Amino acid sequence: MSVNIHEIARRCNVSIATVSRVLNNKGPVKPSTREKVLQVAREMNYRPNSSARSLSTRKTDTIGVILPELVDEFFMSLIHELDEVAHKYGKYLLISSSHSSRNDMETIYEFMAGGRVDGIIIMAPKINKQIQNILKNNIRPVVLLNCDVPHNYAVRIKIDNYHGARSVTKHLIEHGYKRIAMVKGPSGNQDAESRWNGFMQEMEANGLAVNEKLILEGDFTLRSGYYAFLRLLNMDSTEKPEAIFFANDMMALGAYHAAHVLKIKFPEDIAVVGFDDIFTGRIVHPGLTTVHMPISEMGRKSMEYLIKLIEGEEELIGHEEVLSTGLVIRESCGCTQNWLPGDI
Amino acid sequence: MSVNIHEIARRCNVSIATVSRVLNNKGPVKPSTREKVLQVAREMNYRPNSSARSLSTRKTDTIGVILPELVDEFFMSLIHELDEVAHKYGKYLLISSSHSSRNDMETIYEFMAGGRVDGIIIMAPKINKQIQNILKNNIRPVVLLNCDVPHNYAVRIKIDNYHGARSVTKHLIEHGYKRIAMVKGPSGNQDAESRWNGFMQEMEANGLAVNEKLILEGDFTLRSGYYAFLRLLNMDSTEKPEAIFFANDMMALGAYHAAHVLKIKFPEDIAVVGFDDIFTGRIVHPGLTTVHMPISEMGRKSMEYLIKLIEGEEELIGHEEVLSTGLVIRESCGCTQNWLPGDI
DNA sequence: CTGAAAGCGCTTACAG
DNA sequence: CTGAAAGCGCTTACAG
Repeated sequence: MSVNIHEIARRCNVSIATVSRVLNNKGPVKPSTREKVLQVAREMNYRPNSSARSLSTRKTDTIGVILPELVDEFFMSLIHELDEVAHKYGKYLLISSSHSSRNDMETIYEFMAGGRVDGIIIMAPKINKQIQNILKNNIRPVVLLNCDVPHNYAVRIKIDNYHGARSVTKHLIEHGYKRIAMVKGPSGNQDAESRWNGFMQEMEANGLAVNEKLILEGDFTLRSGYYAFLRLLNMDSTEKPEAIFFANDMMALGAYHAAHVLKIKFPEDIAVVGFDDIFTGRIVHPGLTTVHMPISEMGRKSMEYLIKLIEGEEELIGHEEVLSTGLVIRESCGCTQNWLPGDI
Repeated sequence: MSVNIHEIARRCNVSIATVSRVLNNKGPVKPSTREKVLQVAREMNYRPNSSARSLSTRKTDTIGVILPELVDEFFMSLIHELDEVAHKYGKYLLISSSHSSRNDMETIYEFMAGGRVDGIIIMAPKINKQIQNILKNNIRPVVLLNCDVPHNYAVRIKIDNYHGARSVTKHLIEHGYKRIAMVKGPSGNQDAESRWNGFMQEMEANGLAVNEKLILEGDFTLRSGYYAFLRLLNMDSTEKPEAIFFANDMMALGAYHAAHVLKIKFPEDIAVVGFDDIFTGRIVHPGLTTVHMPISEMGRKSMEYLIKLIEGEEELIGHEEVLSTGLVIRESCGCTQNWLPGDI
């Protein structure tokens, strides 16, 4: 249908080889014929067919992105950043999330073995043996996000949940709270485990005992935070926590919801902190003290590393990088308001 | 590098034509050779090369998605839904947002003329003549989202901002408010204009005069809502509005921010409503009354239409569909709490 | 500086 | 039911 290289060649009275050479700026071409070809191509709105080119060069200029889900600010920010960087390097993004029906493996295989992409960025809850085999046996490079698998075949980027959790726990301790509760994330979840470890070790490092009753498990949802909060509030006053560390902001927001119903005030009645630094935590009152996730940085670095790998920097393979988190102090922890009107 | 059809053919002692036939379930093949081929293909983990296949069939099984930006719940929900439906039909998603450096036209052209996709879903603030020409002159089908251009070459799906605005305005009027202010979105913006029209017409239909001073223009950001709110509050009591309709939730949330600083209570001191139904509006206290955008529906329908177009249902071309919005009543308008503890 | 030709990995009439 | 061959639109040694 659309114009191809033969048509250009015909109109310019040259061979397709010559046309290809000028279009790709490769090999010597007489300036005058170069001009001619360029002009005709422009006039005809010529665009090389990407399939044909890929078939021949084995390059697609496409990056595969596989994410566990496509909900939340988290993934939107990540995609946003991936898109920015990809665009900067002239790459396109083939995005997919894990689905119940078509599992990750299928998608990964289609992307990799089907030759749809030049490389792949994966964030998957579980990278099983089968997937690892696919990744290992494919020449196309891989960047793994927040994954906890052997990775001598891939670049791996992680977020430092552990130290983030320690720092926010430390912050609570510095406020003088001693009975600190934690609402954990779901067991088995990578992020949840690290945050939990960080909390425990910081408590221990400060000689604070952790009352087992003050450790609840949630599932990262608003709802589970809401109920965990209710349970904690119902303890008798000798045990009731002075502060609660929710393993993510969403659960902390569940507590906000309950607090409104019960007329409980943060931080006067009880202090709460979260983890993730989602937008809503900035807006609620009082502002939610939390830990910032370096999502943009994760997006940027993963894309940059992948592109370098694609360009052949093999010495990067096996590289691991841990991105640090940052404490975001607002008011729910007991600090006084640290923003001015207008500072929004 | 990876195994190809020749290798399969060689091992099965058949021609590549036969292999191709069984792989595509096309043409007659003796059951026993079919079995053999299938087995060998499985053993070798064979996967057809997508570029080669596309080059030959002119199909990519890929859908191009071009969005104005990749931030906000709005786009995340949209992408989420597109991904769901695409996956259901075995399609892949090539996603790009508008960029300053590479404009939409470039991307669209690369997707369409470069043969990277079978069809395209576009949501772009401005579809200029040049882009329209590209779309019109390409055989590949197009679905336009919330666009206001002639579209006899594309399916177009819009959201009914106008009636959404009327219904939320009506709701305020039914509460007995007479001096109702509106903080508009940026002029020139499609959604902003429709919402503004809806507001004006509903006011008029109820015989309510609109004081020009009560009409402010924002730019859909938190910040602009914050300042608009401050300005409205500073009016003298004879003019000061009893209720404010913010053209989107984000601006309404700016008002929440200011309200906390100034110790102003919604809806006791002043009622506020928004538009969009973003997550944060559910969490803040009091809950923000707003208008729900049928984003998932938009995503689902646009993908389904596009796939039908790709499959050749030409009679759909030119079809336009307007999706209705829905009033979401919470408490910021003056209604009493309509959710129970635990109902989150 | 340029062109003829092979090849990338597939699909698909066509002939048998 | 099967295979040889052409073709999809490019790139790239190779020869001139």
